[in-house]
Amino acid sequence: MTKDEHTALYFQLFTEIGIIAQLSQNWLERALPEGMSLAQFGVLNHFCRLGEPSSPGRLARSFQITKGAMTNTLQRLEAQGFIGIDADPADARAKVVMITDLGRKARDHALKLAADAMSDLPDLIPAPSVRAALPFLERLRQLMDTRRDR
Amino acid sequence: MTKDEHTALYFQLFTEIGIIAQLSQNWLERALPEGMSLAQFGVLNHFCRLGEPSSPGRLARSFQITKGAMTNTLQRLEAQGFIGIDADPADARAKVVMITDLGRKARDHALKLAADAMSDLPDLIPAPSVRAALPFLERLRQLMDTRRDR
DNA sequence: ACTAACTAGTTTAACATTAAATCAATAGCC
DNA sequence: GGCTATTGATTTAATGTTAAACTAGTTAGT
Repeated sequence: MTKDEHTALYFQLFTEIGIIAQLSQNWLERALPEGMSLAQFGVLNHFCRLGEPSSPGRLARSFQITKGAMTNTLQRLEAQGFIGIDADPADARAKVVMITDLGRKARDHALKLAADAMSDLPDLIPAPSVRAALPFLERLRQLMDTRRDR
Repeated sequence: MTKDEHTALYFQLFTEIGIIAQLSQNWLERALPEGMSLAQFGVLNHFCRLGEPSSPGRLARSFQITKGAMTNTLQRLEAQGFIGIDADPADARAKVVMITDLGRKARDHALKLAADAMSDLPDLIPAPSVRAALPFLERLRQLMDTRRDR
């Protein structure tokens, strides 16, 4: 296999993935409640899945966005009462971010809306084919993540 | 399979794809020549692959962005001399966009940089596994594209 | 214990994108 | 032919993102 063929193959892979990501994100954003961005939903969902408090910096790294962008998202979430932001007792530079009960309710509601909007998918993309594709995608994601610094 | 399990499965699919898209796009953008955005490269590449002239509106639809965003990208490409924009003789509202020789050179150079940055991938993600994954991704992309209006 | 280097978070300016408004031209319909 | 609705492109205001500068606090070397 020539280098050009390799280039074309990996290009196609990332192109397909990029288009799917854009389409699915646009669509999810529309399904969410008025005023809740994908970024905000992502943070709430993160807390609901993992439970533990976190910090702005750790969250920014998790979501692969800059610290400044996370500051913005967290300020909006706090303004709506969906998260609490406290000083970190162990490190005065850091902050501790935690979801509130109201935030959990908002996330559950948003998730329900997203799930409803998604209800026709199993007819179009069989669940087994999704399960078959996931291991490759997970490996690819881990790899790209490791490779990130370069 | 319950509805919740379905939701979780499709959510995971789109989450993995979203992360991979973000990582690969960040990385590609860094590999491109200074001053060339991913959007600009996409347009140049589109012309090189398909050859034919197009219009701002058609391009916007191809790339799934708004017409306004495409106006912006095309103005920047034209300012660099990479594309030409003429009035459409058949429809006075429309414009005809075409790549220039300089644009083709810029694209070839950018593609070479991207290919170099990608050269370690085959060792990490074997080409056959990519080929095996592509049909599912293509189907998924087509499906999401069809489903878009909803 | 001092200093230098580093880290956490915020702020700022620049930029890309979106949705909506606008303008001009075309198409459809009676 | 003449009205209405639609379409192609641009412009505008608002939003979200990045990169870089900045502030404050911590860590490590000596």
